Amino acid sequence: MTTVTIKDVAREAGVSVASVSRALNGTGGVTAETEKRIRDVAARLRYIPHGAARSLITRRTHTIGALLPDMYGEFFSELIRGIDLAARARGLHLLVSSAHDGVEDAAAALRTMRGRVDGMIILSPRADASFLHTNLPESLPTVLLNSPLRGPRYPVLNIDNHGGAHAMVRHLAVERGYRDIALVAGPHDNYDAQQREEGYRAAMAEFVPGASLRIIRGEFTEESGYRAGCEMMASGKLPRAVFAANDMMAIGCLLALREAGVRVPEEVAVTGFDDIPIARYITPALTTVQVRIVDLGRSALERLAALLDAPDQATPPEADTLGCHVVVRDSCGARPPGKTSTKKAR
Amino acid sequence: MTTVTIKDVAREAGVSVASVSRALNGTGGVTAETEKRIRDVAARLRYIPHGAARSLITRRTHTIGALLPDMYGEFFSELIRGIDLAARARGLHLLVSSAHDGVEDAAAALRTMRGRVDGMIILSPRADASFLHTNLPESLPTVLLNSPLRGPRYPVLNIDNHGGAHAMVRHLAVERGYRDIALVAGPHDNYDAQQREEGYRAAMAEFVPGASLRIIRGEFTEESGYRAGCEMMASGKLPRAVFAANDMMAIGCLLALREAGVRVPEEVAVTGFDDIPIARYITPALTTVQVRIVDLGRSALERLAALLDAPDQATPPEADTLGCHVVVRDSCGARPPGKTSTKKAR
DNA sequence: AGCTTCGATGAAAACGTTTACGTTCCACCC
DNA sequence: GGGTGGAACGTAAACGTTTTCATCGAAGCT
Repeated sequence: MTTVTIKDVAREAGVSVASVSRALNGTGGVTAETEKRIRDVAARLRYIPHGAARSLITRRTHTIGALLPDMYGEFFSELIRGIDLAARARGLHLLVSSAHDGVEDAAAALRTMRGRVDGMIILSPRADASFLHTNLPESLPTVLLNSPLRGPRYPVLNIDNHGGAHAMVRHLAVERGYRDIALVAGPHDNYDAQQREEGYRAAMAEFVPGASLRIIRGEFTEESGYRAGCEMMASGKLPRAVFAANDMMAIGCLLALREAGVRVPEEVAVTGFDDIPIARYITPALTTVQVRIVDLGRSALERLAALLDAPDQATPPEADTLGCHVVVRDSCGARPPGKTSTKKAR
Repeated sequence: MTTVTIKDVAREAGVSVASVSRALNGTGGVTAETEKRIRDVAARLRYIPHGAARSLITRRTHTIGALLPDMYGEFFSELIRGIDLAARARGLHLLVSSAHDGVEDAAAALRTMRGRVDGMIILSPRADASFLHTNLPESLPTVLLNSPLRGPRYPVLNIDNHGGAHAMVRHLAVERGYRDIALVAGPHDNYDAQQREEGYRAAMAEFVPGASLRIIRGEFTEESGYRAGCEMMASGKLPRAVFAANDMMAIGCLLALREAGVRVPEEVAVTGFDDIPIARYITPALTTVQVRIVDLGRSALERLAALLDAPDQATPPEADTLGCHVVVRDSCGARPPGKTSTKKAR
């Protein structure tokens, strides 16, 4: 009464449940005539197959799970969007579990996924090797995002943080000719932050050999960027350029400088990393490193889908990095300031 | 071998599967001693219960489904975030299906949810009454978001578009004293757009009676806002204030005016709707209507959870609207321009 | 000692599907 | 006309749980 099952359809159509299953799934073995009859009855009763029951025996859920940390804004939505877009194209669905903070929380989330997903995409700072080993079913295909982990166990997809930072510093040093380039770094325990800092160091050593490095620690927040800006002012000596390890800090820094009456980019150039939407609207428009997050999500899903199709062979689980490139706007002094030419609609 | 089931645990611990189930679920009926033995074995074997199997008999999935249209940016991520946060607090999980464009696509998504979710949150322009009737299992608790639908069938949660628009026009007309207020409207077939337009009309009739309305049609995109701005320029007569039905159009309009050398807000005031993050960073900072999207998601989930707990009684499925209020920044001429004071960190 | 009561445990049914395996029936071929 | 083959369909097992019911034993009571 309350919910209609395959048995109801079978009874109503005067056939066995097996035939209903065959007819509705398009596996052969039923007359065109009976198939039609069954389909009609199913439609009339508004029968909808029970997913859990089906996947219990099929061993396929056509669903993939995404484990994400509690994250804000654009990065999150773009990532989900990329994953979901690719998933939909492959007829897969998406079970997301974001917004978990503790490691125990994440473990619980992971456990409840068992039996509900065919594979996992995991982006989590807490997900080290032992965590995965204890909480991930042996045989569940999994792709890691932005993880320091290596090895044959799981494929890993990373943003090319090192390359992006390197390219930005090169732009600042070589094309703009700045030598005194400060870094507003991210938190120590953050993998992205580490990579970006390393890229900065490498590029400085390469393009401005002998220069003394200037690094201010931030936390990827606008406020910490603001503080970094104030700190620079207080030190008495401003650098010629500031490279912030993400856009929010760059913006915070920008505001601090602006408030203090320092002209950007004439006196100090400021650049960021991520290319969040705000970047192109702020004045001066922010020069930054663009990373195509949608593509990251898409790639992750496609990698995972490949794993699902090919039982285990093929697809070497090598680490893969997703390219990013610097997009030059006004805040680095590349163009005469005052003219914004960003009309790119979304 | 590949996956360990409850039977393996039972065999290894020398008990029946029933006892394992009891021990692990904390239902009474097992000695503390055997419970410990079972728990140990389960941990050693790294047993994880199979969700689908469990929910097949339990009739509970502890998962709720979200059906969303293909949407961009902040709105999407904030909504998901709100839902997920509240869900996690209640021990529920989230199955999202976004990025569907066609109605057929949405129907398919809805059908595959059967048996995988305990309830649904639906935000979709396509979800009219007949669509829901044919694709939604009779007994599945459902909450509608931003839907024109009314009636006892489903609870509906709406943004107070009408009230927000009304309040904005009131601010422009009464507190700022502008009389020539133009509207850059959203697409005709969009429910939010309709409501906002109505709010505008009502407020104009109330506060600037007799004034001739000036409405330019847009599509909620930056580019259409830009075009609207150009159109106003071309008409030869600029309004004193422009109220765009969302922030992206307001920004597009702003850029068009700035490019033409029109000073905002001295010559023309510009305001928007949504309070996307960009709004406070653009120059001049945008006066807009803030809607707490996170709260919308949270409320939706809590409403749904109430439905799940109380079989059907209680909780009158009345329509509910979520308040929003105007946040005054620089673009409406409220403060002396040039000073941005937005340090609010997230 | 015999009876009842109660707690711990196991056996088995149930959830709603898919699918391997039989069975039936009809057409076809020598 | 009897055998062969194959298509259509039904029966039942299986998937991994939870839960009802029965069983068993020990403890408590008279």
